Formats: sequence, structure tokens, C-alpha cells
Amino acid sequence: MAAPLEALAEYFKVFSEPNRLMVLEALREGPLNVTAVVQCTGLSQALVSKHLKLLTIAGVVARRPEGSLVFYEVLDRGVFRLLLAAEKQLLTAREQQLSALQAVL
Amino acid sequence: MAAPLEALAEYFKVFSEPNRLMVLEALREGPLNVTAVVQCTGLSQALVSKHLKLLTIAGVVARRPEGSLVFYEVLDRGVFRLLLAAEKQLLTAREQQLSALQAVL
DNA sequence: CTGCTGTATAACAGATACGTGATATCGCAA
DNA sequence: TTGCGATATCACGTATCTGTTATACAGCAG
Repeated sequence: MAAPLEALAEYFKVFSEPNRLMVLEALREGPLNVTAVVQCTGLSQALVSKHLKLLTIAGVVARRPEGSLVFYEVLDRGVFRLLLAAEKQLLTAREQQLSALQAVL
Repeated sequence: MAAPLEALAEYFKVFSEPNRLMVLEALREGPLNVTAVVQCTGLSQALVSKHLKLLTIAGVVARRPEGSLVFYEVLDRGVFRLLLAAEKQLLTAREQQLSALQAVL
């Protein structure tokens, strides 16, 4: 039933780099080719290519060559729900850090 | 509205190590002191201490000294929902990798 | 105080990940 | 074929992370 913790950890690692999240955000509104993502994010082409490859291997995005361009697309928009859930949980954590701090002061 | 991607990435990083997830799982059923977590997980005492410190800094668990023992407790059980959501999303990603593979074969 | 248990930290080695610059490859046009 | 734009990969330096060993520190018993 439970995926091994190693697999889960690896999946979390996919979203644990800011630039990779930036690439994902660029793809939020629809498929883009590499150059478009580069312009969207301001990252170097080589770096974008690497992150896109990782996201592809992780099964988060799909690679679709079209002529001389290569388009990438988010496969399941559920990842954005996951990002949102994490962000919400992050805020909760920050809140509780604060109240823990107040309990001390 | 949106937390900076850096903060979000850092939060994901918290859950991106198998041993840290193992420590979290050990705390699922309630507060434990360090030695109990060590026994639960089979990890070394120093390592458990490190991971617990990280989880504390991240605001995921709380540290509560009790006599000569130190108990750690998950602050918001919502993290377990997050873990579950991620696991589900991971399975979805695997599925779509498979169907993409079938589309090629 | 001394000693003991539990916990935290320091220092280190090894592994892993990131970003860059250069280069290779692909697809197409002429 | 050559040339060109788009994408991928290689090689490298650097930084970050992990786990271990050893040590330090805290709290309590005697």
C-alpha cells in the first residue's frame, strides 16, 4: 500500500529546487518549447534543458517534439494542487513556529 | 499571495530524504523521545538528532524536554496528509509514464 | 562531587546536486 | 551538401547534504 519511503523522498526532491519550480510555473498555463521556458524564467538554456529532463524522468511533464522545437507539458495538473497543499502546510508550519516562540516569551 | 519559490523548495527539501521520512513516520502515532526514535528507525543516535533538529527548524515537529529526556512531536498532522497527497501524485506520475511508454510501443 | 544516561554538536569523508561554458546533435532550409 | 536555429549533453568546479565517529553537554542518582 505504502510506496517505499525512498521513492516518496525522491519525488519530493523533484520539487525541492527553486529553479525547477520556476520551470514548472512557466508550464502552468500550457505547453511551451524550451526556448520559451528559457525566456520565461531567465535561466540558461542548458539549465532549463536539464531541469526539463528531470521533470520528464519524474513523470511530471511530457516531452513532445514538434518539428525542430520540443514542447513540454505538465502531464497531470494535480501537481499544482500538490504545490498548493505544500505551500499551505508551509504557512501552517510558520504559524506554529511563531506560537511556539510566543509560548516561550 | 504566493510564498517565494525558494521557501517552497526548501520546504519540499525537508521531505526529500528517506531517513527523515522514516523519523517522521516514527512520530506518526505520538510523541517519542530521541532514543525511542532511534530504536524505531534503526538509525544512529547522531543522525536521528540531526534530522529531528532539521524537522524542528522547519516547524514540522516540536521539541519538548521532559526531565533528562527530550520528546518530539508532530506539530500539525496535516503533514501526513501532504505526504499522502504526494504519494498519490507519485502514483499518478508513474501511471502516466507507463501510458506514455505504451503510446510509443 | 562523581558517574551514568540521554541528547546535541563538531569535524571529517564521501556522495550528490547545481550551474556554467563548450560542444554535440537534431531538424529543416537553401 | 552546407548552414542555422533549437535542444541536448559533456566536463568541470563548486557547493550542499548525508552519515559516522568522537566528543561535549545536560539532567539526575548516588
